[in-house]
Amino acid sequence: MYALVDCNNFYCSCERLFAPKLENHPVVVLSNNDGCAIARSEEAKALGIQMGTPEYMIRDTLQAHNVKVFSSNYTLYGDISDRVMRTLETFVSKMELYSIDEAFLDMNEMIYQDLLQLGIDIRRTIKKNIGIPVTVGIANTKTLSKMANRYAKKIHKDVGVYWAANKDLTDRMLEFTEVADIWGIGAQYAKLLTNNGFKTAKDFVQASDDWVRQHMSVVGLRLLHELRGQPSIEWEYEAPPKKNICTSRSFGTLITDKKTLEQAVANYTASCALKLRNQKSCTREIQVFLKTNQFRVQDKQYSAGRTVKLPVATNSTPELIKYALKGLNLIYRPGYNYQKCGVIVMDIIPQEQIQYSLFDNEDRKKQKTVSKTLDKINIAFGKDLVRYAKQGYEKRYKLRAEYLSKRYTTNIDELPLIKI
DNA sequence: TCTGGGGTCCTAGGACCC
DNA sequence: TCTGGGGTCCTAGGACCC
Repeated sequence: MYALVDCNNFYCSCERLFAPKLENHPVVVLSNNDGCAIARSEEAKALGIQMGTPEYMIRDTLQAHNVKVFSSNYTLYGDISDRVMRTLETFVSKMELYSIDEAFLDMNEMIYQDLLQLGIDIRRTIKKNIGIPVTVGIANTKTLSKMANRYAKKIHKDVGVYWAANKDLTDRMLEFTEVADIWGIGAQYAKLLTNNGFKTAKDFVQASDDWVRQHMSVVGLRLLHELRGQPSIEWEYEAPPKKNICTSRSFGTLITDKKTLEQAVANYTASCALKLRNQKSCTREIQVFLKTNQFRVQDKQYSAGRTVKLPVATNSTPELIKYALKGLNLIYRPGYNYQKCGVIVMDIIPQEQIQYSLFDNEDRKKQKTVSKTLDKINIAFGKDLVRYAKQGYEKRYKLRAEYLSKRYTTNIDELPLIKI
């Protein structure tokens, strides 16, 4: 048996922790640049605000119902997430962090317990210790526990836990769940399935292996077996190192000049390099891309990317910046209104597996010492106190974030104040 | 008219997730 | 005026090898 624990409307719940007045009041959290709604409280969902809708399209609704709007505050959400995960860890010996607000728990060692009661305990503890409401779904496979979680949210809201303990309880949720709402079925497969007469998950489990294999590849087949109660998706108790790392942003305003783009690319590269060092990896390839805003029909459109191969795998910030700017130089064209750019490192290898080159001019030992020292300083004094010249200090491509809450739990200057 | 057989690696594109 | 950011896996087809 496996449990999926999911934080309810996570970003909204994090904001409410420090604004308890907003309990029962509609809350929306916006994406970077205050672009789209990416989290909605139940009250906001009830107003018809859809996931991913641009803010300007719902502005009237937001104002009319006095919805409390926040810019996304990932520093805060990341820290609250850590606290939730650390608490979950106290319940089981094996768990998998699935996303910022979800974790799979291995319940197999608890076979003699009443798992429904355990789910209720987990929910109560997280609410009491951290203040975040969670829902728990328990079933035989990852896919079924995902479904149980959704079923709990829809049908057993007050308990907030659903345990598909036997065939009857499993069938109930299979019948309730439409194919489009199965974890692993997106828009394309949902269309395929409904066109072929499969309406609910209960219909889908009757499909033949051959048909599913043929139309949905082995991924679909695994999913089918999972729904029949046969665990078929691997468990990852330890997060494997990333195979691709990307840092990209839309700009707060459109950008035309190369200098500013260089500054952005240098900063995104520094961020990728830091992520590489944190997972003890190096890259042999760096890609730079930029694009104009496709929604501005009045603008000339341009989108390009360039991959630069490195002679020796590295995770050194200045070295990577050098290659990234080389890539940018090859794709930059004057006269366009750029809306976004980004940096991706691919072909990532563990840092012990670097193949050195005979013609290498870099002093890699020195690089390593410099990186280590700078990372330490930046951890101690705030995220990017020490930067390379190309990164600049005055950020000319700043993000819009008009409704940003404070970093209550991670920054000493932003602690919440309480009047007694 | 007729043009082998078997393998690997790489890439682009499509599907999905939060 | 205004439309997010960061990932994974699988497959088909082409290049290349012997």
